[in-house]
Amino acid sequence: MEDYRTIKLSRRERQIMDIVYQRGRASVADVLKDLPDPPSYSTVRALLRILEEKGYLIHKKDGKRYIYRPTQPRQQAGRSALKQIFQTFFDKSVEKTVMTLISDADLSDEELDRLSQRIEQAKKGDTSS
Amino acid sequence: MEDYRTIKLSRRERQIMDIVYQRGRASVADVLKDLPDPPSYSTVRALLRILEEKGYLIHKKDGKRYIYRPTQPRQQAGRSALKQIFQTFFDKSVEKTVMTLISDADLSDEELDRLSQRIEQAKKGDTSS
DNA sequence: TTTTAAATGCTAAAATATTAGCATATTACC
DNA sequence: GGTAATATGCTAATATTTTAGCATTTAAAA
Repeated sequence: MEDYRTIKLSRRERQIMDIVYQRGRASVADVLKDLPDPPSYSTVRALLRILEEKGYLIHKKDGKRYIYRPTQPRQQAGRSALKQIFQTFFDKSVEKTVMTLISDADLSDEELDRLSQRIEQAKKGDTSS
Repeated sequence: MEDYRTIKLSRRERQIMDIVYQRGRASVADVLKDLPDPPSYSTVRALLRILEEKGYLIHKKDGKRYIYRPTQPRQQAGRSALKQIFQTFFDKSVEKTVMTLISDADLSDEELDRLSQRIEQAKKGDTSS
């Protein structure tokens, strides 16, 4: 599936998808709470319904309320989104992307160590598994 | 500046900003060439004008044509966009994000080595600079 | 069981985004 | 200079998105 964040969806729809992905699952009230410049409750419901019609979300009932979840797994959606960013802003350079991520995150020495070790383990020649 | 990719901009506007960022600078024809479901030349011009009005782009003349560039530096825009993805899909975990990036990129052992070394160098205690 | 609070179903108005068209200007070429 | 090709300036129609309101249903509480 292609990246919903750049193709197809409108501004509000995209904001809502982001919220649902961030939370994993969300009620109308949850979405409303997280939306910038929040519109009315009705509005959020309408958009959730549209997103479900388009196949991006599904809902199930929990008591009297609807709980929405993405149809596409988070991991997969994240991968597409990340790829898009990496192509648009970082010249498809993993190194540039990673270094930017790190410089913002303010990781401890331990975390950095652990990360570099995991990268080492990704090497093809690695036999330590 | 906040992330233009999630806030404010419409679908087409966002697509266009991505194209301009990817290219660094772009003429109307360049943008048109890269747009999915390309509209007319007029349409692209109108959108570029709007993006300039909103302050996201500037143009200068090159011969008889306009060349558009982003007002916000690419590095900075990329940083915001990346942060957004990282929050939405990867639980704010640098490690998850990096590992996803790496698993898609199919890097050589040399590239992985180089990357893990650069991460080591980011450690606070590092005095090798 | 009745009442009440809070949810959804449905519909339509309002705002915004998207689009194209015609007029005019600019540059390059003969 | 004259002509052709290719830009932009401006404006308005169309499509889509965004929004809210009223009717109805549902579940919990009294």
